[in-house]
Amino acid sequence: MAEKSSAQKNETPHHWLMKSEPSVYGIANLSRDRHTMWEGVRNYQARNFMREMSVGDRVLFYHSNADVVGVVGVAKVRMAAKSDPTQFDARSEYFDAGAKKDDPRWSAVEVEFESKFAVAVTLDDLRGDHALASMMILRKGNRLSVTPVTAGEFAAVMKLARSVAKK
DNA sequence: GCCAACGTTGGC
DNA sequence: GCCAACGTTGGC
Repeated sequence: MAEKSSAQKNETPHHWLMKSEPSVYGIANLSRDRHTMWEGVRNYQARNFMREMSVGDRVLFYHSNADVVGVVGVAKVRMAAKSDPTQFDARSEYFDAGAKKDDPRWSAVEVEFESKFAVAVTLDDLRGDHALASMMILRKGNRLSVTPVTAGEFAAVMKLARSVAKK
């Protein structure tokens, strides 16, 4: 019998944060497409986090290199990590000549749109919340595009989203 | 556009 | 295995 995934083992779902540049693929794109393959991650730590994702895990969608930098909505993991096809596509900017078909180097998950915040939770908002003091994205020098978020951090960001919407 | 803080590469 | 050089990320 195949090994059960963590979701099937009834573990508490995990939470994540994924960065994207809105000029490349933003929350508006995901809202329109409804779901997308998260291709092109070429960092081993970020890849390993994606491999830990289970279907149903919720994801904070973060805009980097943007006019408004911060969390702009929520996505959900629709399909667990599988081989990222772009690593074998010579025409793709993500092509990796060193990747082997029988042992893919890079993975991708599929995410689906859940919601777009009425008002973005900005980086300043995040920094101003003590509940987020140890959030990975706020650590100096952190550049990972995929990071785990604790359940408490996730809830704190959702609370911030409600409070900034009321201002 | 600047630049600090990374991660990766490759010579040794 | 070390580490300088290089490329990239991402806030500002």
